[in-house]
Amino acid sequence: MPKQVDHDERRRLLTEALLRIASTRGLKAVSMREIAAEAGVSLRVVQYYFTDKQALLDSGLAELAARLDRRVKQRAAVAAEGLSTRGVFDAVLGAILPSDEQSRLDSLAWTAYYTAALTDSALAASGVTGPNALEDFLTERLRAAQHAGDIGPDRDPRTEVAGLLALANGLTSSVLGGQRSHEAAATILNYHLGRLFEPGITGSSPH
Amino acid sequence: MPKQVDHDERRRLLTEALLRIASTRGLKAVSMREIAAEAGVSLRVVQYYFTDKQALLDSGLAELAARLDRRVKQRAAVAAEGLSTRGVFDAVLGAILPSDEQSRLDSLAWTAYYTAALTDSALAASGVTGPNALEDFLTERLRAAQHAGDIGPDRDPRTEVAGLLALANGLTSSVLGGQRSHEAAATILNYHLGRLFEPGITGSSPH
DNA sequence: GCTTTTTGGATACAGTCGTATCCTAACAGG
DNA sequence: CCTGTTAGGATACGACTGTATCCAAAAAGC
Repeated sequence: MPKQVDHDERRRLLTEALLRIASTRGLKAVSMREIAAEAGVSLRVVQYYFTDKQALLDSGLAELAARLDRRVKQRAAVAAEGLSTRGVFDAVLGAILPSDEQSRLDSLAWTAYYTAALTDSALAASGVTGPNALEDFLTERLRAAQHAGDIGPDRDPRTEVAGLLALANGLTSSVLGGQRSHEAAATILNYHLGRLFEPGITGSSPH
Repeated sequence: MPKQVDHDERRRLLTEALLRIASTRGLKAVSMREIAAEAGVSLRVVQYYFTDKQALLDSGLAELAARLDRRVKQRAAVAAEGLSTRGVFDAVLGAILPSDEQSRLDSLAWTAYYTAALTDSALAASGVTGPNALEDFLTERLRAAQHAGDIGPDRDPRTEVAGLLALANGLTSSVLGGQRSHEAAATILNYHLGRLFEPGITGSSPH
């Protein structure tokens, strides 16, 4: 075989170029030629390593999903296994909000993909809008916490988790839109987590 | 003057055709020719009543904002002025969630616009991502309710409202994505509203 | 009835898009 | 050294984009 080229490496390079464009100029700005220019290669190279534009978009989505998953797991693993349920929720939900520039860019790209999938069946088939595995995981964790008495018995774990995830997504959207800073969003999120995990404070507290 | 044509009526027709395309096939499917076809007129007519494509998009956004505003106000006015604060929150936040087919289509179009504005400066200038007047209104209402003792003194009205609006937006997103039905979303929303307005239930309730 | 202005049909233009094709360097195996 | 495969440069095709232009019906004012 001549030339020895690492195909996976090449594809990774092109995929990252795609995500850079998608997150800064939107999915509508993503074209084969733009990707080539961003990656510093010729159009033919992009065609050579990806059969389709759709294959390219799929690759971008897969990379994005991998990044977000990595971020959540990394955050959740910062403190060891002995993490409290509150700690897990802090970490996981906190990882959803865009904090640094990179996670902001990734969230932008993710939003672009999600929105595109709402009206594009080809993207929708890629599972962007699929069920959230995180929701099940957090619900189980919260149920356990409820048995342990860490949260009130009148709470509904599934509803609480669904609400918290929707809240995190809504906050993310507002951060991306510039209506709120990351810090403001984190404050709101922590406020609600605090209410969930410290039900004693609620209502008529003796003073 | 010849022919007597109502320009505003014509523009409304074209704007609605635009929104129909945007909500079903996405903003990327919106082209001058597609709008013409959807409205049943020729390309020239579209050009005649709108100088630009940008003007067309601006008009679509304005119409969309007007519709959502109308929906919120209509819902809020269903019960008369004697509405409780809880009733106002139910109505206003409930109006955000896509309930029937039309509001679902409008939410889709709105999401498309919002996402486009995140990476398109021309759209961003149209104020899609501007500050939310609803937030201030609801915050004031909630503050008053707090003074009246309808919600706990330990609640922070601004944070609560910000959280509720973010929650409604996040829930809307999940409904559009098909992860949740409208009813499920409404249930989650009401659950949280119930917690806010009935703090007595929280924690150790006597039984 | 003629003119003038509005309304819109038909067509063209310069770009950009995804994709396909042709062809040539570059290098491994014989 | 020669051959055959791989990696990529150059170019082209047809479709579609927003915009511009040209011109013809239609009707109001004179």
